Amino acid sequence: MSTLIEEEIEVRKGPWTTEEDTLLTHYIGRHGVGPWNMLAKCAGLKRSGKSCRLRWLNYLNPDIKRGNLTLQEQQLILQLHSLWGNRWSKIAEHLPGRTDNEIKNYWRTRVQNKQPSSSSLKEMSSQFSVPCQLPECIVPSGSVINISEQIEFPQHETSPNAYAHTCVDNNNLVLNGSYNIGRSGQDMEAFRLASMSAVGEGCWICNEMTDSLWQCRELGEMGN
DNA sequence: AACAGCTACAACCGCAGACTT
DNA sequence: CAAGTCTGCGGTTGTAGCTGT
Repeated sequence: MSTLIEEEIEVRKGPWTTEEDTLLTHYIGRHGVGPWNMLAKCAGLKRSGKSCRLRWLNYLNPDIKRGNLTLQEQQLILQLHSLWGNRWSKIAEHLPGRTDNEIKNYWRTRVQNKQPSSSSLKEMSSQFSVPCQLPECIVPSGSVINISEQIEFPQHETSPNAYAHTCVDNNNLVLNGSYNIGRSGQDMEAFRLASMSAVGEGCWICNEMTDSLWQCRELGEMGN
């Protein structure tokens, strides 16, 4: 018999053992996922419900895809991050078999460290007014990811002549010249009109931003 | 071979919102 | 309606393994 305090002390932390993994997997296999705190106790695990949930969702769940992210997945992450920022769980919804933790780790280790911070990107986008054209990148032809069909966002048709380039402003993304997608449709439209009035129709961005746009060209070449 | 630095990933923490009592 | 609990999310940290010197 143990007191509450003793039980709290007994809560294990740190890396999971294979025995713990087995216990959790077998329990969920028999009973399914339920209230995690109760599940942890019933499964005989000296872990918090939170820890069990994380272990299952990020590691033990058989639906999880193993191995490196594919090029398309990487591109999708970049695009979705442009749309939503650090809303990893939302991004993960559009990458079946990938977890928010995995995407978050990918972003922090392989994308964020190789580019200026998003805030500096924002600063750059507001500071530089001399435009140059953004090379077509991020979504190579033939690997179009039709985000606009998957995600509910305010949509604004652009003129038929809009370029099929992709560019980033300080919170938003223009995809394929067909839709303006962003957290704020009005903001996006304002940005688009402002940029178009300044430099003509299309998407434009400064050299420095081009260089820093997540090595998107390199990313594109990886798939070739 | 030994060490340092780097990278990738698993796991924890704190917080906020939803839900229950 | 308030308090307590649970759940999920995003940020952060710890560490094992890899690579370069």
